[in-house]
Amino acid sequence: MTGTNTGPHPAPTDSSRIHAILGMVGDKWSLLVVCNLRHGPRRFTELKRAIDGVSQRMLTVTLRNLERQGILTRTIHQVMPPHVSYELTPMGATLCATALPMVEWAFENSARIDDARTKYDARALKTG
Amino acid sequence: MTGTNTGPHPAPTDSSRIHAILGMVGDKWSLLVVCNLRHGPRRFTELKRAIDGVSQRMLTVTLRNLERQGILTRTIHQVMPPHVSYELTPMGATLCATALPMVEWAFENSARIDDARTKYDARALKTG
DNA sequence: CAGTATCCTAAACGATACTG
DNA sequence: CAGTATCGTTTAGGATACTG
Repeated sequence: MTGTNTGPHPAPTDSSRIHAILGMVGDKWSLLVVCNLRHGPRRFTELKRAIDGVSQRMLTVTLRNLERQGILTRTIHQVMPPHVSYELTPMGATLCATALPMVEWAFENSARIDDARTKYDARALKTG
Repeated sequence: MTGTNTGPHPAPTDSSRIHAILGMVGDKWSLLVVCNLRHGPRRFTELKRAIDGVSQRMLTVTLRNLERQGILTRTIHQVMPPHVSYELTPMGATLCATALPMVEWAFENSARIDDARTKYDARALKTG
């Protein structure tokens, strides 16, 4: 993983670095945005519609953040009516490739997780 | 992705569901914990040492949460001195398999991201 | 060793209103 | 259309002290 750490587990310093990066690009809205750009550029309103539940503010914040980290580009088209499109950079495309399996995992396992949580809570009630 | 959605993008309802699941198991500490259990069971203090920067409280909270979602099991060993070990469930192992590439991506791209951020901020200063 | 409990601050987030 | 600005609430999370 590190290129220098040959042991079975990451060295301590790796964790803080990884943690920082995951904090920048690995939050839930960011992964959903990145996955929604996998087929090419999309406009603000398209993303807003596609990512159900995201507020206008959070979508703006997330897009600015991803642009800042070099994950996507923002292009203003001076046509009538004017509009803005977002597109993955090459680095963003590689993130998309690794993020998609995670998103698919989340979808495929949602029922199993709901189930586990219900059981855990029921057991916690009895135990106290 | 959904099994029923054949379009190029996920249906609106998928997003909220995926968002919820990612919020439960996809946060940064959770992914690091899961990855640190990939070679088998580990004890609380081992994880604390391995995941540099995590507070005792956050590690406890994260572990309880992952146990609740059925990602890992918690086992109390009544030996002297007594200790507790954590181990991935089969579902946890599949999460680990999809999370590892993301964590590796984060590590491999940290320099590139730092770079992009620096450039963005420099440009933002000039533009205002 | 492996936690729990409490306090407290900073960040995330939603709602709403306004704009080029 | 694609935002920005402001406000108020909720949540995350660190520090610290204590425990079976």
